[in-house]
Amino acid sequence: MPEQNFEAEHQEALHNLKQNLPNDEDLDAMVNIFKAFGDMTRVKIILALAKTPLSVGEIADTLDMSQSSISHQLSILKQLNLVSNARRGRNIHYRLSDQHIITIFKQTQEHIIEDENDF
Amino acid sequence: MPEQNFEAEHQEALHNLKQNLPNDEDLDAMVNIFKAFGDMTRVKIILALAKTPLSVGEIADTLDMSQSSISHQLSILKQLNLVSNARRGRNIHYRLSDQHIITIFKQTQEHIIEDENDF
DNA sequence: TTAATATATGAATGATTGCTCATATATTCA
DNA sequence: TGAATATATGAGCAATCATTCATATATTAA
Repeated sequence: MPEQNFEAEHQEALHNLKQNLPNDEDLDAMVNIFKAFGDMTRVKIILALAKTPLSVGEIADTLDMSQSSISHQLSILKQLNLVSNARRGRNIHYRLSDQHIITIFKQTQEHIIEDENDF
Repeated sequence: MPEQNFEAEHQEALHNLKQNLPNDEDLDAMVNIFKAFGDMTRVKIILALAKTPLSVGEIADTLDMSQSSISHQLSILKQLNLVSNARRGRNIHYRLSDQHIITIFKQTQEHIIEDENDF
């Protein structure tokens, strides 16, 4: 068996890479979800909804932000199917669409914690 | 036991929320990582590095993008400790800093897949 | 040392984005 | 029905950001 064919293997991997990378359409969904998570306001909304469903006004009050701003952000989260809503009397209650979201958040938090331990 | 104290419980949860939400400083690290993942170019770089360590030029070639653009994005990823680098001769090789990154990606992909099944 | 190669970096620019303000829509209550 | 309340939405604006271009830095090879 030949040793040290690292370079050959690397070239092989490199060559395959260009073909095998997911295309833009496939990646777009993932990138958009990460974009949604890449904003402090939306993260806070998600963390709040992780505890309990909330109306728009309750979220605005909790985060100390304008109703309009929260409503705009909720519409972004809704479009990505990260939250769902339902009218309850005068209010519209929002909730997380599924539990995966929390898992992703926790996973990321772990990454950050382990990272801090490097120092 | 009293039934239907949902409303009271909700009010309780709501009241606690405002105190218990993580503050901006604590959330910033997580938001910044998600921001990093919220860009097609950076996602592609990460997916490529998940297969094999690569030099800047190899990444640029694989993604069909300018050396400068890749270099700029790598510096962002490096600042967040998502990638690390080491010189090897003329080249500088980049690699993923840790495996958590891949886990986060996979988790997100699962979320997307399950989401699609809703239709 | 000099030329060639690989990478980094600063400035400029166009595109995206989050918020505000004003206003529209929808529901409840009197 | 009309007033009050809750939410949504469009336009405008300032801030952020990804890319390009030009150039600086660093390493190797001659």
